[in-house]
Amino acid sequence: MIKNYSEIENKWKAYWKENQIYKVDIDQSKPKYYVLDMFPYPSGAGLHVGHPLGYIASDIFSRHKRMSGYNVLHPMGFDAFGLPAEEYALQTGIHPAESTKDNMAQYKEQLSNLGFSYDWSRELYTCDPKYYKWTQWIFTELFDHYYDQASNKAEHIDTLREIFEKEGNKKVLAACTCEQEFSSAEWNQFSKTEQEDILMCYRLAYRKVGYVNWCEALGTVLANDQVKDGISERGGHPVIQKAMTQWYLRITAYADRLLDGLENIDWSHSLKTIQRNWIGRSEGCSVFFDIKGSEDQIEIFTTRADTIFGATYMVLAPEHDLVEQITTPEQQDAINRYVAYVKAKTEVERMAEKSVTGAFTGAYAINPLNNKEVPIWIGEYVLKDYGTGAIMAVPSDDNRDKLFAEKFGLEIIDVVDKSKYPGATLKDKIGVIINSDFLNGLEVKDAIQVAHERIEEIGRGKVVANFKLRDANFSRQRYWGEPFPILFDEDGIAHTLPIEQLPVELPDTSDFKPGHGGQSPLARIKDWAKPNASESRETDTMPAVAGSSWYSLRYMDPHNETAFASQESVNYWESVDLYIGGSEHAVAHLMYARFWHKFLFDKGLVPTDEPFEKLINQGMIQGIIEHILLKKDTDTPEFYSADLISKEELENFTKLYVHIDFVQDYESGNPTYLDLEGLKKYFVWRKFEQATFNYEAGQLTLQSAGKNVTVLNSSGEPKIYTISEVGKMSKSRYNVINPDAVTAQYGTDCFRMYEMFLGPIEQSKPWDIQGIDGVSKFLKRFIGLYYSDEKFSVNDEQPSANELKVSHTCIKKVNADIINFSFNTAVSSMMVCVNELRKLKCNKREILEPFVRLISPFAPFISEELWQQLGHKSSVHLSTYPQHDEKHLVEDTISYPICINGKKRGLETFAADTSRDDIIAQVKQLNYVDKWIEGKTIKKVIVVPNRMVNIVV
RNA sequence: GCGGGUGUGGUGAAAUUGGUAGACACGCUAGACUUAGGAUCUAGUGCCGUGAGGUGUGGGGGUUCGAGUCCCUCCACCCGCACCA
Repeated sequence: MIKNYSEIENKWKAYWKENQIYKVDIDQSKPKYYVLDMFPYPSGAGLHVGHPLGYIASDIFSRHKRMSGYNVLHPMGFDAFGLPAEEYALQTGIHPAESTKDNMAQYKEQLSNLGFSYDWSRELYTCDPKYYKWTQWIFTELFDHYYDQASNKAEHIDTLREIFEKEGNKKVLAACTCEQEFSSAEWNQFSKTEQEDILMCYRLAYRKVGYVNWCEALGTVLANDQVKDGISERGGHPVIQKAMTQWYLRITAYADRLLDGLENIDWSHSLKTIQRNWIGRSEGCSVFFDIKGSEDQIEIFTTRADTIFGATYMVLAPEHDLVEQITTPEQQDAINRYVAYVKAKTEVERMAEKSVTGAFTGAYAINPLNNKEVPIWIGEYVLKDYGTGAIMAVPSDDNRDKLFAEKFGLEIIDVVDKSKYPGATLKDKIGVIINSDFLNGLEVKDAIQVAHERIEEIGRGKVVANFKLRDANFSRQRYWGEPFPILFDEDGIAHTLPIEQLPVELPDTSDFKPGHGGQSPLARIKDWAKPNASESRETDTMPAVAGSSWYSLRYMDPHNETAFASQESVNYWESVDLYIGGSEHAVAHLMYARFWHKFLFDKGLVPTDEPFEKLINQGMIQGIIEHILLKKDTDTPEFYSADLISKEELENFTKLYVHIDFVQDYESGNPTYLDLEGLKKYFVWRKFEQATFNYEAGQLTLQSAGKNVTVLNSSGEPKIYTISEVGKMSKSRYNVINPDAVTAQYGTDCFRMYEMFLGPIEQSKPWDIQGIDGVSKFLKRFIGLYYSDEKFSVNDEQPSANELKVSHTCIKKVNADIINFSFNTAVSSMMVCVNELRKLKCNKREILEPFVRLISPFAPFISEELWQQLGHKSSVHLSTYPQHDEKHLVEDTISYPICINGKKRGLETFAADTSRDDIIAQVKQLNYVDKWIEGKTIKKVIVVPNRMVNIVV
């Protein structure tokens, strides 16, 4: 019998490695299939039981495909650049390269213990200079291209340079941030710096001034979630919105294609919706308003051009360029004060701001349709980055405008009559237009159309689509990331390095602290940052999303030194057929990867327009998060047992994490608690060292060096109930369950099958070890089929029809379930099969040999062992997957539920070839049927072939 | 607020096109074998009812011979976005 799982696991792991059975190469004779897992960030905590869920599913799928005749690419690697390693380095002084390397080794060890069929010869990691050479190269290509909206693809920047020289930019249709219009003559007169500045506004990778959360005291830029109430979370220092020159990627150029592309890929509904929302396309119209007594115009974007006659004032974002120019001297003070107030807030705070704020510039705009003068205000509810950063305010038909107008006493003109639509709110785009000249009497939908036409006709604007998607900041003032392949010359003009000079390697240092004035640690490494007298390097680094934006392509040809991947490999593997990963990457990674892929497609470097054909989001395996309650605002710490505290009182307490290992009754479903032992562990863990307890009923007093701690509970026993919730498993929540312990006890195959058995792959569920016994028993029984009296015993007798039916039913179901990613039901059906074969005492080779192949994607170790014992020399994983034969599934008899008026009243078996009329006749004879139809007449009898019989009375 | 998703036993969950609701497991109950059981095996297990029977897929309504599945409506929970003009 197979008893010692780790023994066979080690044996076969070594065998697979030695014989390279999962190594894959281009093979034109077979159809290709590419299965990819989202590669992990190798954190110091190692894998927990949640990580492998998706990996197991993709492994089963890969193995199934491989055994079904496909050439399967199934690689693994590491997303190795990133902040945690750098934070760790700041705390410990251990170089990120070192800790990352150790963590990767640990991950790799754990992954191979789980029996995954990765081709490890293709392993990659993003912090490898051989890898990021090509990340940098793609960046240089983005830098060298602009997006031509006429050809609808990326074109080389030199093409644009030529156009500018010949005809200026008047006819150029391109994605840009350039507001200047110039002729060829003007272009040719521009200085080199001026020309380069203009080109920068067209490049797909470009530099511009952006606003960031800047904390002077910490000397760094902070992410939004690191800032609370205008001060830094760490240290409590003031944070301001600071303009800094940063690299950006012009993802907005691809907004339309990123949106349209969603139509043709097989992703979940919710993921597509998230991406659609993120791109946020809205159809509308840009309109130019003149400014009284000024040459300038205000460009606004609106989706409600129909309400333009109700526009009684304008609002600019406080950062809008025109604010300074149009503010009248009398209003200067008010505006200055308001702008300062806004600048002190973070973006998040501004979004959270509920009260209405604003200031009057003193200037007036002129409505292009009725020449009416309207005041120009500024207000934080208008966002600088959305649309044009300016709006026409229609207080009668927009809630925010209405609140603003009411607060500042501005005019309100009704323009939409909603009386025809009772219950309609301002949000609903319905009603009949009034007080609006030529638009009067039109329905909103038609009025928008007519207004658009008129505005275009008089040349005061045009119909445009606007996007929520923004060009995201691509600069990080951090050490552990890809250096930019950029040198600045004496004039400050950015130049990319040619491919021969790539990679620009990350210089070594032991000083990872953020620099001053918003500079990265690299700026301190002088001889690197300033390689010669006339040139200096870009010292920011790229964000983590850089390396993951194209890694799926590198796996196709991971060791290529002359290209990111050979054209032969790219044309063979094309793109990822199945991608499995968490939905937390719904926007950042998946949006950027699509963007880069489309860019490479434009360049003719990849044959497909989308990188990931089918994508499945595996659910999260959640943990139980335990908290202990600490009363707020007390001199000495007071802990309370959770059962003492009502929901309303909870806000007076701080919830502190308790390590899951200290808690009792976790897993039983009963309320969880800390016993005296657990409490002691907790206090030692939290550094209340050498605590001594005094316990009296209901109250524990704890004394340790200089500290008095009181613990209150409700019962007579020293039991402190904790608060439990289900949530993400993570090191920082102290609730991580390591798979190593589970596999050691039950075996890897059992762990794999149990994770699949838990439920549908896309669903999140809490980890619960309770049920694993069921799978463990099943595997033992399965193995038991091959043994009698502890000896391997399989015979060559002909199987019975019944045995074949059981076997082929299972084969059919498992094949279908794998294709549908329904792994939980596949496991169930194998359980059913084992139960049946046990009843039949079947140990026939013709049944059991296909079963080994059938189960092999799920249980790669046990199946390999049995396969060998069945006398095979080659690996079961190189054999073919069983296919069912319909002829074994034919039923001689069919059981029909007999229903009267839809209620099941009995079950009858008929020969499979019984005619409909015969069935009806026989059913009418049944005793119990009489009973149910007594006194009633049969209206009709419905016979659904192979399904059921229903008598209608 | 907007968009998306999910609601089925004590628990995780099954259920082709509308066709036997609760497969498969966990847990629980009883029994067998045992020095023992956190091993193994057998039987039972949605709920109410001794029973016949009734009832049952978040609530209400509808279509249908027949609804977990389709339609309307309400509720709860989860996720995403949220001054998006």
